[in-house]
Amino acid sequence: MSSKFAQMSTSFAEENYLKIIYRLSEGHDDDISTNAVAELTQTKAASVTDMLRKLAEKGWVHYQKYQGVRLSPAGEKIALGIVRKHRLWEVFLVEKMGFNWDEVHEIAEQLEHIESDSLIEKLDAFLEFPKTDPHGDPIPTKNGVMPELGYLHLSDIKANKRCVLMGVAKDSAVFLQLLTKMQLSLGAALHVEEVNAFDRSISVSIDNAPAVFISHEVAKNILVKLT
Amino acid sequence: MSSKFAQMSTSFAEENYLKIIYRLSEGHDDDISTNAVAELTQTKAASVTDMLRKLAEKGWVHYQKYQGVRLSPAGEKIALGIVRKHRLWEVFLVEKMGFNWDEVHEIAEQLEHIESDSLIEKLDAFLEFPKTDPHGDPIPTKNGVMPELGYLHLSDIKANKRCVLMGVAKDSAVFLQLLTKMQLSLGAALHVEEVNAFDRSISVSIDNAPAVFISHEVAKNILVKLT
DNA sequence: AATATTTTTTAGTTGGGTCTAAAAAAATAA
DNA sequence: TTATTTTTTTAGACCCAACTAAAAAATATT
Ligand SMILES: [Mn+2]
Ligand SMILES: [Mn+2]
Ligand SMILES: [Mn+2]
Ligand SMILES: [Mn+2]
Repeated sequence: MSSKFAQMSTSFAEENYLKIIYRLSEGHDDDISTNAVAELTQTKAASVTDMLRKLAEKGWVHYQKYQGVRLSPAGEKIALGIVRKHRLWEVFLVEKMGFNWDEVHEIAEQLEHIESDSLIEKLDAFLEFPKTDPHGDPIPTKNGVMPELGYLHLSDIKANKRCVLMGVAKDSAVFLQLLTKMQLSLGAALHVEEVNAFDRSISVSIDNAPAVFISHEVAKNILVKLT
Repeated sequence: MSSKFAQMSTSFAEENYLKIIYRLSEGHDDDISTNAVAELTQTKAASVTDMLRKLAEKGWVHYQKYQGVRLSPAGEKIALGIVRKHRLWEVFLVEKMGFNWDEVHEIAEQLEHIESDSLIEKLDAFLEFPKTDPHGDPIPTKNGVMPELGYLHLSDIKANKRCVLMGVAKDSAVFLQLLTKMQLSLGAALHVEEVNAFDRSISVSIDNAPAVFISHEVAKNILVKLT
């Protein structure tokens, strides 16, 4: 005898799909294509189609064949829970375990699936209720609200403006390692001295040191707040 | 092209089987029966047979049909790694997250499968290299050595002897909660005043309080060190 | 030693999650 | 508007880890 209120449980695969659909939906409200999901899940389009039908069955996404997919409120809640866990664990790994910011993503991909509400509450308290993760990304609240931080891309900052590095828009290890090598870390005081029209690179002074060149590709993925 | 030295990876299911075969093998060297494994894995004997064939295939157990199973050196190494992770995470949950000793086992069952050598090394250091978990069980070293603690069962202690509670031989929540209710926690100073022949219960003074009765069933699962 | 019981294995299914190849639909180009 | 290309879905398969039912082997009982 099945109850309407039975706690529906989620597999790792389902959680990963929901999380990825959430990521692809951020900042707009178009439906997400099967191929886009396939790319991020590292699977094939045919596999995605199967999974989308299953997720729709469970009420976590709205999906009609050939029309793309978007999260239902229930699905978004699950996705935000996973993102919350992922980011809290990343804070733990950096703050308590001494990892560098480029080393934590893969481990958090595993830890985000640990199922225990009380654990995640205690972890949050242990970390003193962080607002952002080691990459500057906001941590959803336990009620499923994603704080809006409203940062700007460094590539959009005009010459002669000053700002602070607040986050990154990409967490691949190679990118983060490059930033570290360039002395670019969270909280760095940036002064955009020039924008070079030729290649859209910018000359930036970091913490008042002599200016260095930052490529457009890099600047695009750096998030800042004007000061 | 496959290499002889390829890192063979383990699924959750395989890790659980190896851990359980390890547990069933402790303290003797008879082979383990299919049914014994089925009981602890909460599966059916037919499923166990399938898995044992697979584990033997991978070289982690010695298995011949109808003859039972035992771990190979490689399998024991994997099992000890899982036990090490399980116990270190339990220490973390109690010492850092503030859980009670009866609340951590289920969560550790999940955390023990997180795969990251560097994480477990850092966790070990963060916890200041604990020798035992919250239930008094020894933590295997990173080289795969299980320390022998040589504790005695409280049920084997003679009248008028004094001892200290060092561990428990069972980590079910109800049992641990009962111990807590009886003021029996790790480190408690015990004085066995009488052994009651009728039901093998014992009269024990805990931390110098007036003696209470402890059933044989409970005493059997309490590990102590004579003082 | 013959029979009955228990344990273990085999045979055949199932469900979850993936794949490839082929078909169908949608989007783009001619 | 028709043809071509791209995207998506379907069909059929595979692997993993579980299951049930039936057969076989081992063990216990008479
Ligand atoms: Mn991450
Ligand atoms: Mn992050
Ligand atoms: Mn445990
Ligand atoms: Mn334990």
